[in-house]
Amino acid sequence: MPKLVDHEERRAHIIDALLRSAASSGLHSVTMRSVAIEAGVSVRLVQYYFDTKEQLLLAAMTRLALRMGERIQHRVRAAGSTTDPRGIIEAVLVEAVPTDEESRTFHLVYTEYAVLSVTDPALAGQPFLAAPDEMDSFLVAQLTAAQQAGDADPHLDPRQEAVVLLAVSAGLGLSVLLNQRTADEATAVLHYHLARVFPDRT
Amino acid sequence: MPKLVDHEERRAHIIDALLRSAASSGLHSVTMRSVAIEAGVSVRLVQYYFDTKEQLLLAAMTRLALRMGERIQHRVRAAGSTTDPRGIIEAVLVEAVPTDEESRTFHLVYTEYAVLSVTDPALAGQPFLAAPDEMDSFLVAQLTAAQQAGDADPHLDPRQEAVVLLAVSAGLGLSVLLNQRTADEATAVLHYHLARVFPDRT
DNA sequence: GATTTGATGGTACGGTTGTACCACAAAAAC
DNA sequence: GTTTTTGTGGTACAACCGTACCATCAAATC
Repeated sequence: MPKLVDHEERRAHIIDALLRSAASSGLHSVTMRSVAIEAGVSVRLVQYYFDTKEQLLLAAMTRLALRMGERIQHRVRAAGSTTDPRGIIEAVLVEAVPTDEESRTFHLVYTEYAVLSVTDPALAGQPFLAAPDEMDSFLVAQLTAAQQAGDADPHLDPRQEAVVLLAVSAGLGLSVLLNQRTADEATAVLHYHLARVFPDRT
Repeated sequence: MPKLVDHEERRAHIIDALLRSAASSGLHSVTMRSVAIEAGVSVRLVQYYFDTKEQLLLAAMTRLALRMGERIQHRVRAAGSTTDPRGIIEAVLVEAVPTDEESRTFHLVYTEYAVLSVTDPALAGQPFLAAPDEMDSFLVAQLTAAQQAGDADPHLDPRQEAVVLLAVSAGLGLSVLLNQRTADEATAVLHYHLARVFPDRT
């Protein structure tokens, strides 16, 4: 054998090229050739590591979902050294607002995938659906904890409020993606709303 | 000349075919041919009424935005025979949640267009951006009116709360589109949240 | 050292897409 | 009654797409 290459590394390299390409010209315009050029390899190589385009798209989506998980966990860890519910919730929700360019790229492609998965049968039933469900129960748990700690408004229904929070963060994130609002506006509004859920805080 | 056809009617017929086709197989998969077949006409005719595909897509988007306006106005009129701020706000926000199949079709294609417009230069700068801005100030006005009528929580900042409401409704609508939540769940949560903004109501 | 095998390049093929081109019927204009 | 003009059909073409196929080179195996 020749160079004896690390397959996973090569695959990651190609997938990143796809994500970059998708972010700049749209997921609909990525082709085997454009990905190959962006990655600086031959079309044949893309085929070699991902047989078919569908598998390439699927692999990219999986990697994206994985990164999403990492991002959130990173935020949570960076936010509170302690296990402060409000800090954790805040961190998780702010993550949905694209601030820097890399974050914008990430969320844009993620959203494109999500919308595509509605009509594309090959993409439906992928881990996209699992993440929000976990998020849901996670937020419910954190809200309940915050209420018991006397930190969050006790009148709230944690179950419904969790859905509201998720919707607010998704809605704001989307509006930033669509260039309807700046990231600063969105985070400001998010904090405003969080202040209503978690009253009187220093 | 022959039949002396109503151009606008023909154009509307073709655009509706496009929207139907986009709803079922995705906006990315609509072609001149698929639209022609769906509309029951020849490809040449589609060319005749919309010279190029780009113009066809643009025309469809314009029509969609128009319909969106009609939908909201219809909801507003149907909701309160009176000019009750809460009823109006509720009507506007519930509109973003796709309930019946036709509404789902509508919002799906609308969202596909919105996401597409981020990367497609030909679609950017279209009336998509105008609508949410108007909506914004409209909601601010309604909220302020509701506060003065003693109907809405006076502690709220109308400016920020309007953005929150819009984000909640958009976020919930999106989650329904992505099959993460049922329309019933979404509307229930929306009403829950509205109850927090408009306290103690019969 | 011969041979197998993993990694890569180049290219050609069938299908699809947007669009341009040619033809023609029929109603209006003169 | 001839001549425009409008609406419509069919088709052909160049570009592009995903993918299959063939060739090659180098390292590992024996």
